[in-house]
Amino acid sequence: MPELPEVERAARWLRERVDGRVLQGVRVLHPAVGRALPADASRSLRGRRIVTVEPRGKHQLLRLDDGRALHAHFRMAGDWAAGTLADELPRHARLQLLLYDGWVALVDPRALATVALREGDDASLAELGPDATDPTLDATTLRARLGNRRIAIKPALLDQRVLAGVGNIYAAEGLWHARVDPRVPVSRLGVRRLARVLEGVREALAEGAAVGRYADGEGGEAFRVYGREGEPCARCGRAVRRIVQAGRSTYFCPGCQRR
DNA sequence: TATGGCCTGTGG
DNA sequence: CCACAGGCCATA
Repeated sequence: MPELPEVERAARWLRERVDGRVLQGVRVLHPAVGRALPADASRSLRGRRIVTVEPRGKHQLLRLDDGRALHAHFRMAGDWAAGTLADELPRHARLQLLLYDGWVALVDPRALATVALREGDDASLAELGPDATDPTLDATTLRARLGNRRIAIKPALLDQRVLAGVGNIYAAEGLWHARVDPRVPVSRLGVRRLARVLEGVREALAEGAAVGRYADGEGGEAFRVYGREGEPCARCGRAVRRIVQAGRSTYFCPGCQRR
């Protein structure tokens, strides 16, 4: 469940449960997580208090009272779950944070999520662009960050160094709102159209935040183009197309999204 | 830019 | 069986 609105929601959820609590232990439950968080690192976490949980793009930082931070990234399918000490762990729990009266687990069926221990403000997030929702980010800034590259706008929106938090769904949905063809090279987009792109992406993000779990159940109904290949566009009726860009599916309406 | 790898699950 | 999955990295 991981693009900006989902990560922000997850971080809030986690913060409510762990702020000010002391880690009684950390268990690595899958070798893929263990590579980034070796045994001595997880051992060193025992007794540390979690001060806060901060989202940044699709990343989450669990700040500790000794200045270090647990850095979590959900990748494709991660999420948090919580339970009491009597509760069984969920099927795909990959990491367990033990509290004195319960636990929080990183659940991730695909085991692509990562957790690493950071020494304070190391350089791990330095390359990230501003969060897509950051009010100081405007079309002029975005124009400058994109530069005159040949890359198409849709894969460019996925570049976390340009702006942070936009993933495959919100990029497609945002471009639909903006009526911009995902294949347009960024060099051909001026400040005016980029303002629409930014607005469209933010509209999609806001919708996702309002729905909660965008792609699940009811949430999936909210999509305009994502996953709707062959269905009529809600705006102009033309069949939604699916293409592949940079190895990822892109959905768009060839009728009302302009080059 | 395209491809493959990381992992596992689901749906056609 | 195969294609695909809300991410990201390494490679040529």
